[in-house]
Amino acid sequence: MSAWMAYLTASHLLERRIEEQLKADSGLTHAQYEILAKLSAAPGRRMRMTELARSAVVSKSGLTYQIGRLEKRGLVARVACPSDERGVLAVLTDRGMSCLEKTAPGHVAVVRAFLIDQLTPEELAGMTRIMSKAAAVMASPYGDDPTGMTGTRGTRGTTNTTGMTSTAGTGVAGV
Amino acid sequence: MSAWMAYLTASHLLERRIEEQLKADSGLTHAQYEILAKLSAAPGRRMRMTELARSAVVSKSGLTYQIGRLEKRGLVARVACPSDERGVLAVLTDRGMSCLEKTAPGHVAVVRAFLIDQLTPEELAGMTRIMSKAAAVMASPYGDDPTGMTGTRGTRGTTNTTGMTSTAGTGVAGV
DNA sequence: TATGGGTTGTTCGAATTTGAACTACCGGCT
DNA sequence: AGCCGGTAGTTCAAATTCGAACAACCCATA
Repeated sequence: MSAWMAYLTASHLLERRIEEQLKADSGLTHAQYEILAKLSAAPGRRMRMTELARSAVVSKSGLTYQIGRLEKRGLVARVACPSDERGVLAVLTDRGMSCLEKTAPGHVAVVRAFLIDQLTPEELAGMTRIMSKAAAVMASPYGDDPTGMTGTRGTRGTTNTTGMTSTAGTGVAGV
Repeated sequence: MSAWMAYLTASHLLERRIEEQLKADSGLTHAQYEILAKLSAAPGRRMRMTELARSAVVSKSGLTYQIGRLEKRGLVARVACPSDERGVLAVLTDRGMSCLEKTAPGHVAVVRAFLIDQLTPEELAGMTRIMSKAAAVMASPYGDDPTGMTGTRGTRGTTNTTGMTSTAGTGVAGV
């Protein structure tokens, strides 16, 4: 549990560094950066609000706010969803993309310098495996027993609601 | 960097779970819990505002706010610092302590279930080492080169400003 | 002992975040 | 066609965070 203590302070400090660097370097919030990154990696550089929210792990209202902000800066645009009248697609604009590309290097540098580079190859692999598993477990909407005696497994399938024929590749991956 | 992606979502999800459990279980915020935990582990269950802020990794103003909140609930008390006229000591009250003891088990359960228990002993050890090192690096006030070609080392010494002769032991450790 | 740079904690305003309430739309069934 | 439980996004109020500005205090030095 000294592990937990360490994790806590490290994550907080890292978040600070990231926020600092990002803000100074491009006026973006870490939350905003994550949103842009997710969009850049999505087919057609667009995503339904709800899925984007789930993907970035923010509340729906939080996303609405942030998208509004990004829209005002011209980095993202809102488009009506063709397949669903109520739906809204957040689309990464060209300006948004170039902003992301311009910002990514510095951001990556921070993450690497303070976290990734501290790991040996094995540790990195372990970390990936661990965090992925943890994320998978916590991703299930509910019914998880914190005491840990349930044993869920669930996988989720996604449907193409974007009306795109899969463009884009890896985008400016989260990093 | 899939490591970073995984880390990001996992940490966000974990934070949510923690917040949820904590709020439902005792009306505390994770930030508040961390503050109480830090205090419980401090000699005399008290700490100077600034050090507490640094320890919990929150801004000074943030701590002031949170301590005010906790004080209003009677979990913490503000005491004038004997050795420094401007200083303020945040003291964990008995009610605060029992609240913490009452809350800790559930909190620990969540952290373990979703993160710790996912790790093998070696991974746990690795995680501890890594996060500790990262935290140490990022803790230095400034002058750190994200590109990583400086090589600082610095250690910090603390002075006993609490006017206590070292009571308390491990407290309800951060867990 | 007066001075000046540095520290301490609080206050203030601005930015974010979240959950609840709400409106509009989707789809299966009758 | 009409109904109904459910979903999508937005709006709203409340809570929290941070940084800058402040007033009070510490202390090494002239």
